[in-house]
Amino acid sequence: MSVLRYALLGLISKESRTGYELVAEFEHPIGNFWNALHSQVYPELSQMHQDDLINCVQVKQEGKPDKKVYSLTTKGYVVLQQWLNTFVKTPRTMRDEFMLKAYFMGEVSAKSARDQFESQLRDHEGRLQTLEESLTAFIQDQEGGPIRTNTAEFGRWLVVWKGIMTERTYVEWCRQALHWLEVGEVRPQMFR
Amino acid sequence: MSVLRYALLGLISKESRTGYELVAEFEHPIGNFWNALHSQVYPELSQMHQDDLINCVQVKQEGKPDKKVYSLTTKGYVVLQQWLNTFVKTPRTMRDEFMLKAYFMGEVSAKSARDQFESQLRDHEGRLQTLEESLTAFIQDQEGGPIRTNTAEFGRWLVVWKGIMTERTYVEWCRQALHWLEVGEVRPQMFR
DNA sequence: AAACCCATGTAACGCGTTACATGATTAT
DNA sequence: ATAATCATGTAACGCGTTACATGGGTTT
Repeated sequence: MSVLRYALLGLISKESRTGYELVAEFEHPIGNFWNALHSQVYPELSQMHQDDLINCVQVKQEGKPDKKVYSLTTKGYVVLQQWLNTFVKTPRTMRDEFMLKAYFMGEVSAKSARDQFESQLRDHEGRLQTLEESLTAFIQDQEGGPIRTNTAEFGRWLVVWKGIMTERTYVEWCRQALHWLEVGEVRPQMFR
Repeated sequence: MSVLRYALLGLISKESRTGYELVAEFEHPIGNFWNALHSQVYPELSQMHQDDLINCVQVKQEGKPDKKVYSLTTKGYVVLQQWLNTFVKTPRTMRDEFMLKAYFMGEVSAKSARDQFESQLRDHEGRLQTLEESLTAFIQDQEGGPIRTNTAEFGRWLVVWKGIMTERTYVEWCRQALHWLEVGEVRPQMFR
């Protein structure tokens, strides 16, 4: 079973959804850590229906195309729970093309390296800001009240917060790199 | 041109290499951010040779199989430089299966959620330790001297240091999650 | 008039993983 | 004996991206 299947089961478990809505969901915070396009989602949903993981109800609409609303079957719920309770092995590699380029930064001019890091820094500062706004909006939705750990809101909190921490780290690293490029060297004893 | 091609060009640019050595290189720090198996590397090197990006010299050996040593062509060097000087668009999604699971943690029991985070925490603590050891060894290789930013060592420093920062962040996030699971809620005003 | 939203599908292609395949030498 | 190292390849398969395809309704 592919990870996409579990992602879809998880999303449908919160609420019945159409393929279109599921694709849209990947624009939201979870899209920072998993996503899929409609060309992958629609065929996958068909398969999952055939495998009795989800029910399908066709709904006629006026002024809009008809839609297929999917909901979890008992089997789908069991399969989701099974996955949620299985340990994932942390993969050795988190592919990041910029980190690969960084590995070869000794090969380029100092100016070019600076340009690269400045571009990266701007990207990640932008994403950090978006995430922080998203967190602020989320906190306001909760009206300052606590988020209970056995609710769907907790999951959202966890991923947004992780996104923020990750982007802060990226920003900090870019700034350090720019500093090292300015002085032309790293004095490693600083970081022991 | 695939990213793998650039990875191989970059590695070969530092020093002529065989396919076998290139695959082994992905066990080292850069493997945290990019990797490939021999079944992908060997065919790719053949293609790159056909495309005149790399030279190939067959070397006969005794007591060992023959090997093919690849080195950069002028074209290969140009193509590498071109890539190094082009801005990469930061991808929206950094796939992370555990983050996807975290998003659905409201669906499982508190005990199960704790088990999941503890397992994750152990994994990332282990990786952090390995990276810190690798950094210590690296610093000792440099005999405490500074790392100039126009050397190959700078690239290695950058990726190892980024790995450490990333793992520290992951560890910290897991610990916070475990704390929230213990008290049963998040009080979001803490993090504004 | 052009662009965007809703809503669903299929087809082609490339990258990455798993598995198949060989074989001598050296270390445990 | 068993496993690991050196060294290179091919084949099958699945996931994910890009592109092809349709079409009415709404907003700019």
